[in-house]
Amino acid sequence: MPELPEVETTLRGIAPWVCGQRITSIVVRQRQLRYPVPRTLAATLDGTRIESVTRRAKYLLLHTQRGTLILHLGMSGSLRVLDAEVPVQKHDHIDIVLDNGKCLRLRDPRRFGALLWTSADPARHRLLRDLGPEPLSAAFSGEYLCEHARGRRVAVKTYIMDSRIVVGIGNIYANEALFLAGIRPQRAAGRVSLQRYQQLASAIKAVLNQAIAEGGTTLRDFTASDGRPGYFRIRLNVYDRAGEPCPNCGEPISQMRLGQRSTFYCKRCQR
DNA sequence: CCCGATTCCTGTAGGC
DNA sequence: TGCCTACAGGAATCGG
Repeated sequence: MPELPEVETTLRGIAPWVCGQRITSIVVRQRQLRYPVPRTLAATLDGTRIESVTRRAKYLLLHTQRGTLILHLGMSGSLRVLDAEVPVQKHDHIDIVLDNGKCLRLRDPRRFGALLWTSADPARHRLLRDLGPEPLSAAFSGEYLCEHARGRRVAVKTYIMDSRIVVGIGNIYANEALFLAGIRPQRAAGRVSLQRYQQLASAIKAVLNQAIAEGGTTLRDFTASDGRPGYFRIRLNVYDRAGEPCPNCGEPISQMRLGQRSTFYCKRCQR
């Protein structure tokens, strides 16, 4: 499931192949994703050049002369650069065919992904306008987290997974960052000290940066079939390790549900 | 505003 | 071996 580091890796992988290319055609085999793919896409984009590719939260933005394609990988989506004639497989829903003979192919078995279009400023789009800061930006800090948490009783794990507070932190990295910061996931967000929020912000930046760095090691092979996500390469301390010994103290890792999400933590190391 | 629950979807794993 | 159920997850949306 692509989290922010996987999306960043995808961005770096596709950018050299698509920037400056013109779109020859768009093939939509499955229109029903998280939102219906607009029917007008092919007509709007035919012949348009892709100027640049950027990322906001887990959205990839393909900026063209006429507007911006907004693409989300959901939880099972992958985007690869292939020769246009490579046969499609199951769940290959969309091809964006380029005039260099390549195509951007979206595969998404669970169809939680999205492909939308805006001719206006993408930052003002409904899906993007209320997003919080990027976790790797200077605007994201322990002070920021502490400030916005005042009076809030929601669990701190749910709080940091709220994209209005900070973007790009999915379940895996939320669990890992809270472990590194020594904070119990179910603690009320408003009852975490500034000092611990500073540790948490550092931990979030550290796990994301590490995963991006590991993801970068797969970039050379990106046009092949396996862009292996970064988190398969980093050592996960607690996620999906219920009952296994805590890497710090040996206590068995606990599992609980928080906001309908599996939550893993060490009862001794996280308070 | 705040918060918890529900919803979309399909592949996989576990129980019997 | 196969059927059935539960679960995984991002994030919008709904109801209290």
